[in-house]
Amino acid sequence: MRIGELSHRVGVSRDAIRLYERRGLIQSQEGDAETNNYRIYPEDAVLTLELIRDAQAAGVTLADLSILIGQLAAVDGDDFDGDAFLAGKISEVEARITQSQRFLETLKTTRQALEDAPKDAS
Amino acid sequence: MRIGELSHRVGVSRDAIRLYERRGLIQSQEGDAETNNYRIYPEDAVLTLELIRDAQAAGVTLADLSILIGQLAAVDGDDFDGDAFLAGKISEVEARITQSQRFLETLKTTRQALEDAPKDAS
DNA sequence: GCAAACCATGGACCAAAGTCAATGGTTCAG
DNA sequence: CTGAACCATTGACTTTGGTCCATGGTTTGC
Repeated sequence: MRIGELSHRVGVSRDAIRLYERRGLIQSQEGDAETNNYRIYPEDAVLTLELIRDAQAAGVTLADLSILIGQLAAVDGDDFDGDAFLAGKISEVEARITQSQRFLETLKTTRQALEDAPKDAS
Repeated sequence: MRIGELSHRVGVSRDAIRLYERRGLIQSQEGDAETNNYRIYPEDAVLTLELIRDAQAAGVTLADLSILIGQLAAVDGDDFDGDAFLAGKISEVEARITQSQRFLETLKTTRQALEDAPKDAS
């Protein structure tokens, strides 16, 4: 599919998609005379973009993500000795989730407190 | 306490602390002749900095955080009608945790797959 | 009394992740 | 055949969250 459709389906801007591609996170067939010089993205680019979105929510940078995506793809390919990297990221993401949950509790407690003390309670 | 001790106790750089203060996230007594022109930070700045750390892990910006910290502080003070803001942030953080957990699963699955397929399995 | 270790302020600089604008090519509707 | 709607590439610009540097004032150890 072309970039417009991809962008529309995933809800990611064309510019962001192009950025990810330059950073090696997704691939596309380069356009030739046939396709009007328009790049063609494979169906699974949709999944990759969704993965990127989740990863970013988890605080992973694009640079790290490009390494990780390599590992995801290499799952049954080369022997890849980068398992330490993967383990490291898992720890980081777990830590971030813990912190996020702690913060979430604070927010909820606050909301509760605000509700219990209706406005104008002086 | 002075900024050096605070920085050391929480593990946040002095520069970052000063930045947070300029953004209104923490307060300090301005230094006078008495204190050698050194700012004095209250004990609870430690807690605030830890809160900031968690909030950032949860993907909350400093700008939003300064609003939220206002609410936390106002819990039993003014009537504050910004509850919608708080509710919005709660949703955002929940969404981000969900995404992070999804991504974490992907990472763990990958690790497992790499383990199951020991290197050199061609 | 002088270097080392603190502190303050201000401004320059940086990386990450995008967005925006300029320029130029294609195609389709009316 | 013209404008609207796509597409590509390049480079400038923006926001966030810092760090680094320069300059200058205190105070404590030796």
